[in-house]
Amino acid sequence: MQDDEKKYANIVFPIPVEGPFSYLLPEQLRSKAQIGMRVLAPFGKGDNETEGVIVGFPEDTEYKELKEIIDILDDDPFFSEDMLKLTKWIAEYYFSTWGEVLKSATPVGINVISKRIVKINEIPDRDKVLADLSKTAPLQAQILTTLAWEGEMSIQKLKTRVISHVYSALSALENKGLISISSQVSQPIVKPVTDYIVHLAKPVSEINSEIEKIKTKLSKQAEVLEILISKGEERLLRTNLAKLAETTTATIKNLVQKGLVSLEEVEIFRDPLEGEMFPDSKNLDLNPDQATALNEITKSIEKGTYDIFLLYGVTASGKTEVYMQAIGKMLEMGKSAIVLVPEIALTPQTVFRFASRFGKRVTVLHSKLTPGERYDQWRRIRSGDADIVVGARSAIFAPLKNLGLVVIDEEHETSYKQDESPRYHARDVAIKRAEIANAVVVLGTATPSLESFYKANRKEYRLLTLPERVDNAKMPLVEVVDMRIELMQKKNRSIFSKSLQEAIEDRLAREEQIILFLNRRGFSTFILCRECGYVAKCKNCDISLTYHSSGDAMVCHHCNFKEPLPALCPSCKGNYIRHFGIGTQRVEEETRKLFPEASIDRMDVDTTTRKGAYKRILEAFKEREVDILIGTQMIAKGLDFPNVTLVGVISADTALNLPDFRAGERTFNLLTQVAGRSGRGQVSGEVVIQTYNPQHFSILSAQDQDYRSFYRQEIINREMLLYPPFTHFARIILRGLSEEATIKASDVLGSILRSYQEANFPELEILGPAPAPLARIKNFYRWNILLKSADPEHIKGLIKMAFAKLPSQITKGDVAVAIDMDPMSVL
DNA sequence: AGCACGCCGACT
DNA sequence: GTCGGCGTGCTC
Repeated sequence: MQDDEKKYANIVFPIPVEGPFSYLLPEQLRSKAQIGMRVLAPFGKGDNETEGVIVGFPEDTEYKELKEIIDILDDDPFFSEDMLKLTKWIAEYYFSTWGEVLKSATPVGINVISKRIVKINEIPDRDKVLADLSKTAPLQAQILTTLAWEGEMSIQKLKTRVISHVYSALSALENKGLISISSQVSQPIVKPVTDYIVHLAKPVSEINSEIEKIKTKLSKQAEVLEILISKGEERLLRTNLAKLAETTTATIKNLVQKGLVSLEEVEIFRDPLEGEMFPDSKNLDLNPDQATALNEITKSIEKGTYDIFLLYGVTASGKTEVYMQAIGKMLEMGKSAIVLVPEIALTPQTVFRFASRFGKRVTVLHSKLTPGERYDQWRRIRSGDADIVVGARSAIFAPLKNLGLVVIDEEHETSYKQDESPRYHARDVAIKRAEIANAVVVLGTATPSLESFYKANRKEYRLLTLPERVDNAKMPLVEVVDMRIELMQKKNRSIFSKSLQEAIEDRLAREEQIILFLNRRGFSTFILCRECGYVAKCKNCDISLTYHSSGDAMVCHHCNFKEPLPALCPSCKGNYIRHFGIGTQRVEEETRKLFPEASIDRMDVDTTTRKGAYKRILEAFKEREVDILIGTQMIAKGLDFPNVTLVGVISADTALNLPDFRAGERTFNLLTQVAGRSGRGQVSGEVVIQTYNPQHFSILSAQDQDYRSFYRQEIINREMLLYPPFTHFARIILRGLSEEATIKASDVLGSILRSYQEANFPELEILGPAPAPLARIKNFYRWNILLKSADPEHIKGLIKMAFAKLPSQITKGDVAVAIDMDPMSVL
C-alpha cells in the first residue's frame, strides 16, 4: 500500500474489549506508520491518551467520526507480523482480548502511562465554600480538602485515598468550577542507560611525561592514565575505570578537561549475568541414544520444517546436552533458539550450563530480573546481539528473529500455565509459534504429560527416547514402605520408617549425601482439639491452618493469614489443643533429634524468601558442607548432585488424595523426579518412598521408574471418564464476596450455557455449577462450571454465544467470571 | 478497564 | 430540588 493511501489505522488497546478500533492517521505520520508499531491515541469518553498497537491499515471504515492518532511511539515495529498472529491466536483460544495478550507479551515498565489528573482551581473564599459543601455534600468537601493539601493528584490515587466511587462527586465539582480534570502522559519507567568509553586523547609518550608531572600531587589521575595505557586497545567504561583506580568519575572528568582523555558515549545493556564467570565448555560425547535423538532433530532443523519432537529421557539421561548440541547446529545455520524452563528450574545450574557453552549469545529472562535488565535483554534480543534465550514461561514472547528451535524442558510442568489472564500454556503457545515460524519444537521430560505422550503415540509428535542414564550411571533402586505396617506391626510411631532410618545412617557413615522430600512446608498440617474436635481454620479461606514453629504461629498457605497458636481451645476452652500431620519444619526437627551429628539444611518457600538464599543453600550442599537437605518440590527437580545416593520421600500421599483429575499424574511425576535426584554419579542410588497407599499404581509405577506402565493405566482412566487428552476442558470460575450472589450468578450462567448447548452442541458436556473443591479463598466464594468436549471449537462456540449478551444478574453483586481453557487443575 | 449517564431513594 | 449510590452501556 502506498503511504498516501494509509489514511486509517486499526488499533488494539490493552482493555478487556475486543477491538480493533479505527483511527485517522494524520498525514505527517503516514510514511512512518507500520503494522506492529505502538501509538498514542485518544480513547473513550474522556479522550484519555492511551497506548495501542497498529494491527492494520483498512482502506475504508464505516465509522464517521474518527479520532486522530496522536503519535507513533516506535521507530520500527515493536511486534513482528508473526508475533501479532501468535498473540491473536492466544487471545482467541484462551478467551482474552488481543490487546491484553499484547500487553502481557511486552516487558513491564516500557509502556507510557496515561493518567487523569485532578487539579484544584483558584477559589476566592475557599474556607467558606468548604464549610458550605461539608453540610450538603461531604464527599465533595472531602475530595476538595484532600486536593487543597496535595494541589493536584491522579484519579487513581484519589480513589485509594478517599473512596472508590468518586466520579459523580468529581463531575459535580468540575461543574461548579472548583476543580479541573486533564489527561497527562508519563514517560516509560525504564529507559536505555548510557556510559562512556574512555580513550587516551594524546600519544602514549606525551601521556607518560604528563604522568611524571602529576604523579605526586594528583596520584589518582596518574593512576587512571597508567591503567589506560596498560589496557591498550581494550575498551574501558568510565565507571569500570574509576572502580579499577579506586576513585570516582570526577577524576576522569578532570582528565577530560585537561584534554588528556576523551569520552565516547555508548549504550549499556544491564546484564543479569554481569560479573559471573562461566568457564568454556565443549560438546560432550553422546551415547548412541543421544546421538540418534540429536540426528533426528538436526535433520528437521536442516530441512527448516515445522516439527515437534517429544524427547522422553529418564532422569539424568543427558537431555540438556542434546538440547545444547541442537542449538549449536541452529547457530551454524544463522538461526536463533528459545529454551523454556519451569520457573523453579531456572537455577544457577541451568543458566551456568548454557552460558558456559554459548557465552554472550545467551540471555536469560525470568521474573527475578529488574525491569531495566529485562528491557535491555529484550533489546539485545531484538537487535540480534543475543540469539539464545533461556527463560521462564513469558520468554516464549522473546522477539527473536529467524527462530529455528524452541526447547521446552520438563514439558509436563504445570507452571507453564499462567494462572491469570491470559491463561495460556507456554508449551502450546510455543508449538503455535513454531508453526508460524516454521521452526522445530523439542519437548523434553522424564515424565511426559498424558497429552504429549498420547500425541506421540498417534504420531502427531515424533518420539525420541533416552532409556539410559549417561556415563553408565544406574537407575536408583526404589523401596516402597507401607507406613500402616510400620505403625501396626512394628509399633514405629516415628516419621521415619526403619528402612529409611537405616539407609540414612548408612549414607552418613559413607559420607554420601541425602535428600529428604516432603511436599508440605510448615511444622504440622492441622491443629485439632482432642476434646471437642475443633480444627483451626483460616478466617478468609476454607482451609485448615498449618502450624509453623518459627514464630510459633498458625499460617494459612493460601492467603498467608497468621494467628498465634491458642493456649486453650477457642471452642471448648480445654487444653488439649494439639497439632497433627507433618511438614518440612517437623521433618527438620525430627532429623536433628535422630541424627545430631549430621549437618542438616532445609529448603522451602520459608527459607528462601531472602534474595540469594536459594543459591546459598544449593552452593553449600554442592560443596558437601551439608549432609542432609530437606525440602519441598523445590528440591525435587533439575538438581544434579552426583554425591546424593539416597532420596527419602517422607510421605508420597500429599498430592494423591486431592479431588483433581491430575492427582495421579502429579504424584507419579513428583516421585519420579525426586527419585531421579539419587545416584546421578558413579555410586548407584537408592530411594525410599513412605506411603499409606502402597498399592496405588502411581506409586508402584514410580517405584519401577516406569512411565509407560503408569501411562497405560492412567490413559485408561482418562478414556473412561472422557478426560484430557480425549477431551478439552474449559473451567468457568465464578468468584464473589457474597455467597448468595455467587450461587445465583452460577445458576443463571449455568442455565444460559445449557440452553445454548442443547440446541447447538449436543455432544458437549456441562458439569455443574458446583462449589469449587477449594470453596472459599481469601474471603471469596468460588463456584465452578466445567465444559467438556472433544473439540475445543465447540467450547469456544458455546462460550462465545453465552457471553455475547450476558444478563446483568451475573456480574451483579460483584461476581467475577474467569474462563480457564485447558486448566491444569479444577481445584 | 474506565468512564459517563440516568434512575431513584434520602435528605434538605 | 440536589446528592450520591448503583446499574447500564459504550469505547473508533
